[in-house]
Amino acid sequence: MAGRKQFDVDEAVRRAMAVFWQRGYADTSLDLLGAATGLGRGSLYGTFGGKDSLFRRCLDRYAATYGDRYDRALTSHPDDPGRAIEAFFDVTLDRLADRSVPDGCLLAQSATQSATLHPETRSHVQALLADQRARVRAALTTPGADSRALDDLATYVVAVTQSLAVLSRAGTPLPDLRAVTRLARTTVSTALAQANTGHATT
Amino acid sequence: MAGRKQFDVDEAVRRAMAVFWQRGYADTSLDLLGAATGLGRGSLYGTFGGKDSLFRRCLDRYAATYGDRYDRALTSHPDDPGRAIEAFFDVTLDRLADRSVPDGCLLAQSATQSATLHPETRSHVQALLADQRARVRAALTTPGADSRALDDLATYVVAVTQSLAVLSRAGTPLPDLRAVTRLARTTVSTALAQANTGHATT
DNA sequence: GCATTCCTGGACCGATCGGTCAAAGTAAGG
DNA sequence: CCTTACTTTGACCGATCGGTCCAGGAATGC
Repeated sequence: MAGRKQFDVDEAVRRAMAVFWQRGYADTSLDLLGAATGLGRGSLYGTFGGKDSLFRRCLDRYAATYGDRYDRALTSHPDDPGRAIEAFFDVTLDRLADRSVPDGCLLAQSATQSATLHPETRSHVQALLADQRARVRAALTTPGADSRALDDLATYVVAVTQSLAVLSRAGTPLPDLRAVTRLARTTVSTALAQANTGHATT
Repeated sequence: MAGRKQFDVDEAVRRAMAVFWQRGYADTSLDLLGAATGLGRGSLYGTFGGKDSLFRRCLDRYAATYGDRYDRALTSHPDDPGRAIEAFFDVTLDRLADRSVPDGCLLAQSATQSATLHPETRSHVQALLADQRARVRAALTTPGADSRALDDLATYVVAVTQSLAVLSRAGTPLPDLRAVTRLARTTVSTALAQANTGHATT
């Protein structure tokens, strides 16, 4: 039962992430994490160094997994920010529809609970959300458009994304969430058009 | 030190609500509630009947307090849904700017944590959010407008509201949140115009 | 094949959790 | 003024929390 590592670390992180995602940091005990990963406390502590450290690793794993998907979506239409944002929203909708992962969003979950997280972890969550906003902002960038308007628009897109996770957790059916993204898409398109014509020159 | 009740129950609920609001259900201990209200465990338990029961009472208090403000905002412009929604968003922005109450939103906080709440409490949270949506929906109602479009629009407005709380908790500065509501307002106005002209007759 | 290294499982730690209860004491009713 | 009814305080309960530690055992390096 020992010698060299007997389990797949990546798989353990993935399972631990699902528990944190489902229950939040405070409501996830080491016993629960042990049951989910099949690991004893010794292995958990030896490999990850404690609950908080494991949690941050799960945050990174989450950000990497879905960050990649968001990136692919945003870059799928390099010359059409409107379509890029549509694909961006679809990534979130697909995840919310995916029964194999918990409902909601680990980052939204963590952000609302950030008041009780360790300061270091709280900063981490904020940084990951800032990354997401930066990604969207980059995809919106179009030469000649008003920079400030695009900043606001990126915040708006991230806001709508977060709202989907909250509403999904509150029992809002997926079609209703899809309707929200449809409305948000028209906002983005309209604002993009305004940002291009309203200010600066081409 | 005894005889008849020595404290203001309403004030106690208000203080307990602030703690739940700030920390969430799981991270709020009875000791913390006792310190915030100045009450011993016996008084807390005797008056409110336990943590869960007190929490639900705080939820109701929260919904009543801000529900009233939302109502006033929505009815302040009975003939102009666009302005009504603007006032609606302002209620949330004002609350997020209010340093005398915790950041975020108790309902958003509870919704994201609903997976670990008692089923009864979870339903309660969902019902309160449904109430909010119904309020918005009623304010949007205009004769002749497409009903389905207004339903979706109401969901959208509630979604944006929830997103403000999440982003605020994540450290997004208030001006950025204000920009989000500006964008959302244009969406509402545009959609309202479409709902009125695109379908049905006046 | 032996010594070393390191992982594993589970017992154990003090702290804290939500909840209970009885003793103490005050205010109202007669 | 005395009985009754009620609140309050704080000790106490078993359960569970995150974290520590050690004995046991398997795999590697020589």
